[in-house]
Amino acid sequence: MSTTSQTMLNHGLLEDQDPVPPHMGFFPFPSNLTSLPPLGFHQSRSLKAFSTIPPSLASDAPSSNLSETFFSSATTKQREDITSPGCRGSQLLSLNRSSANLWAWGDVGESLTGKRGGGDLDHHHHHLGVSSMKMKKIKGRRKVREPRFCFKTMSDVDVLDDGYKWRKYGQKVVKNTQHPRSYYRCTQDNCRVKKRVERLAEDPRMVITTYEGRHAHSPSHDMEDQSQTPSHLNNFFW
DNA sequence: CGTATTTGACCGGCGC
DNA sequence: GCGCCGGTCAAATACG
Repeated sequence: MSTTSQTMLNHGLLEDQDPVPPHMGFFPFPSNLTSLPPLGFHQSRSLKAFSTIPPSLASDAPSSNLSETFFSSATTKQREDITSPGCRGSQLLSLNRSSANLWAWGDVGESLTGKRGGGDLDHHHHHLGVSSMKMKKIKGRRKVREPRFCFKTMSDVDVLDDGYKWRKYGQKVVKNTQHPRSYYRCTQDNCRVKKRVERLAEDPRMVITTYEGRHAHSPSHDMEDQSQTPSHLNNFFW
């Protein structure tokens, strides 16, 4: 798996000013993929990539050919950009550094709703696939978006085992793609975390997984040694 | 028989 | 205002 690190370096993913040891990523990544970093982390570092593949992914999905994995916080639009032809890993990161990334925190909510007003965010100005219906509204005005987190993985399997239980609630064929997008929701009640899975249009071997929201619980996977999960990491932010 | 998935309907945002 | 589109619902179906 160390090859992943190398791959990302080659893609220029680990540039930037962050003094983070390249061998361990930007923060202690838990053993599950659905976990999302605290917002503060994102805001201060504006995302990026991890040089390690979560153990559960590497071990629990033996059939997946994990040769290339990127992590990011991303908007739907960004993800679409990733999907667009010619967009490679390096561009993925640059997108994450762009202002569009703010959307993940909801800061952009207003400029999104008032599309025209948000000018600077609208470089590419095509629709943002807002997960419309269930966006939370504060005081009936502000729409707050759950933090999103997406990554691209080369894998034979669509749904990567990340330690959580998911129930599929929808599937949609999106325009200009041949592969359907699947929608999943965390089965834990009171947990509203969602994820969606699709394959890259021009490279069906690549899987794009996007998580939305943060789990308010530990992975409910049947891993009997839950002890490996540091409690200070998982129960609040993750 | 309880639970998960499938799949078309439906909904709301957005572009025109 | 209408139609397209992505996201979700939910009844029917499959699955164990």
